[in-house]
Amino acid sequence: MTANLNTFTGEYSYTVDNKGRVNIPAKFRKALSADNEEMFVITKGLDPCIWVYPAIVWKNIENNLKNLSSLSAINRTFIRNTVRYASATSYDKQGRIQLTSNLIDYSHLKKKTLIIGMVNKIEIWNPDKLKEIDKKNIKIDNNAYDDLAEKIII
Amino acid sequence: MTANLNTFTGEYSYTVDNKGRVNIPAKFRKALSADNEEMFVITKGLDPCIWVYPAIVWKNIENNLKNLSSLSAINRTFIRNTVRYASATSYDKQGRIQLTSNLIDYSHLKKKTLIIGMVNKIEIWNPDKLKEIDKKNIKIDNNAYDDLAEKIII
DNA sequence: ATATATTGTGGGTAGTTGTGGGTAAATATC
DNA sequence: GATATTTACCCACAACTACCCACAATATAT
Repeated sequence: MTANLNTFTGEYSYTVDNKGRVNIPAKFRKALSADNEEMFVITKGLDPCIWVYPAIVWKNIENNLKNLSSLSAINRTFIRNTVRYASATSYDKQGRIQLTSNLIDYSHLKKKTLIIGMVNKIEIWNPDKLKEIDKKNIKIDNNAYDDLAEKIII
Repeated sequence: MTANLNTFTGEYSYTVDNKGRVNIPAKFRKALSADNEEMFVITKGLDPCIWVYPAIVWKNIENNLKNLSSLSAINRTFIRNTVRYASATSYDKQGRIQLTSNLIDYSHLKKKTLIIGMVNKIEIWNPDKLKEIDKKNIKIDNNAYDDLAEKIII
């Protein structure tokens, strides 16, 4: 059960099998709207993890990118790093998607994975890697964080 | 009976059964507006307890999160930490919701629970844990209360 | 005071889900 | 062109979950 279509929350533990397949949590599959046609786009995350977008959400991003000027360095970097590694896959009868070895390497995936709903996308992590990042993030600017919290959570 | 829709007050004792289910007090169920479709979103509280939001309150939070760009590392961390432990559940025919083992561990829930109305959300506590926290909080600065008094009239 | 409905708690069962592996088609290699 | 290697699709099965019913206790109505 999910609150919104194409919206993902929660954390799930799964395994990558030796063929490089991971399960998409059943809850996430159910959250997909019909026009996704069971398709996802996987790509490099900005953190060391894999980002998984529902097909229509990704289309939307592509359209936005088309309208962005390439004069901006950030735009160019985002396009280069993110779009470059994007590939579309639909999940098999068991609900798994096939990852590419590129992305598995990039996110240091071994056997165990943590799959995290990130509202409009999904992240696939090596649990140990995420712990590392979490530790670092404890030291992030608390003021910025509190500002966000005040705006978003009432 | 409650004064407002989607507003919760009062304290109730229930048990978590061995399948990890807890009853939502009948009064709270009745306080839910129809557009929630009998759904709640459970997530980690800032105290060691479980927070339970009516679905439409949570939807609002989700929509705010959707507007945060993932190009910012702080945004990513904030989104991750906010939704990571959140999952939507509707209550069953008996009025119970299914908790996740993550949240049960986090809030140290055993068998007995205290369910507390917190105006726009609900808290689920291990009664012993709450006592501990209450003891600590007795010592909070009275000045803090005075600050609040300027914002809220009781 | 008695009957009726609601509520809280427990458990059973059928269907779903996660994980592994197998087989055949497609692609690449020699 | 024959053989090896990868990829896509299929099946199997254990574990789990959602859904259902039962029933005692409490509350509400008559």
